[in-house]
Amino acid sequence: MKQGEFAVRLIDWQQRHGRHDLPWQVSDPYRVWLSEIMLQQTQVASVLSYYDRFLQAFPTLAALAAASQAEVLALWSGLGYYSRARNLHRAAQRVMEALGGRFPSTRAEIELLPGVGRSTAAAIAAFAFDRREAILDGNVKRVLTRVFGIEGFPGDKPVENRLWSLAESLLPARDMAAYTQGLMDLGATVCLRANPKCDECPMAACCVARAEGRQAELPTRKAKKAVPVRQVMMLLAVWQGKVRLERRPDRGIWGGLLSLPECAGTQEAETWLAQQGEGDLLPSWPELVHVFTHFRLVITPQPIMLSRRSDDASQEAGACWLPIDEAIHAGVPAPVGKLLAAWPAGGNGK
DNA sequence: AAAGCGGGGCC
DNA sequence: GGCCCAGCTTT
Repeated sequence: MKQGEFAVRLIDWQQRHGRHDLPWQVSDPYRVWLSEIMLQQTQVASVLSYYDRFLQAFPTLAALAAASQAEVLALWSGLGYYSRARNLHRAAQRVMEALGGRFPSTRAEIELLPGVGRSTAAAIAAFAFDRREAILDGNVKRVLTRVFGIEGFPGDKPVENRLWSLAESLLPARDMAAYTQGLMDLGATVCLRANPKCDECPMAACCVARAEGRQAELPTRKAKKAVPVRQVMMLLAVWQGKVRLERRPDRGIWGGLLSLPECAGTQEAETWLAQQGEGDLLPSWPELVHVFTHFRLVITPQPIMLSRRSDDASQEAGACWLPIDEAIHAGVPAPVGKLLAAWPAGGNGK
């Protein structure tokens, strides 16, 4: 696609098919700013009624600055992400006090306000001050990665930097409001995350993702981070054919189930044995890996043969000693059942 | 239930 | 300056 063609098509499309009745499509920076903050992580449909009510209560930046935080939060109630409201209020007071009530007009200055990052500042600068500044929110990232076939997770620094450069290189010489609104409209109404309406898209003819049928693969999703690994030693302590089980706490994994005693390693196992009585640690068994949705548990099974059990060892709350074949069926977690079944005499060779 | 989201906060 | 989080929604 030729340089400049993207903007020409987008502006033309915005004027024909974009949204034109949104109440914040004005040049008052206070109203633009308020809308951009409300629209962070919140969809247009939800924002509309809040926006009107908020402006009725605080028609100007001065009115907002003069309000109490409680009044501001009351009007934000239901929109969520309340730090946005607190930052908005603080920013209004700062503009009144430090800038004499004049809203800053460059992206760099706007960006200094609390709650305003680079993309939000650029949107305000473009809409309210007609500045040539590029926005790059989630919608725009989706549009750009698809149209230009940009690979890699857009949250990764190198990819994000490339997207910022691209976004800046696409800016038109004028019509910044229509252009910026066009990017937002396209992402929100046509270039949808799932089932994009490519037949309505002004970029369909030049869209890399469309040409390659890869709309579903772009933007590249965040790489699933490696599942965290937890290590635990499980004690298979056997005395007179009975194995030691303990009731797990109600909360957390395997809540309320009977399971084997756990410890961090051999040292602790020695200590545990000394408390329980006398006996020997046998060579530990091979590790057993159990996979949960949110982590991987690596179990080191540590068999212990008790030759003597101290008197108080059976009295502990939640602890019991069960014949191994009973223990297997006592409602233990799956990997524990597996371990018990592997005990040489376990299940009596069945 | 899993991913996505802009900015803030922490290192 | 880079990485992760808090808080909430959408898929």
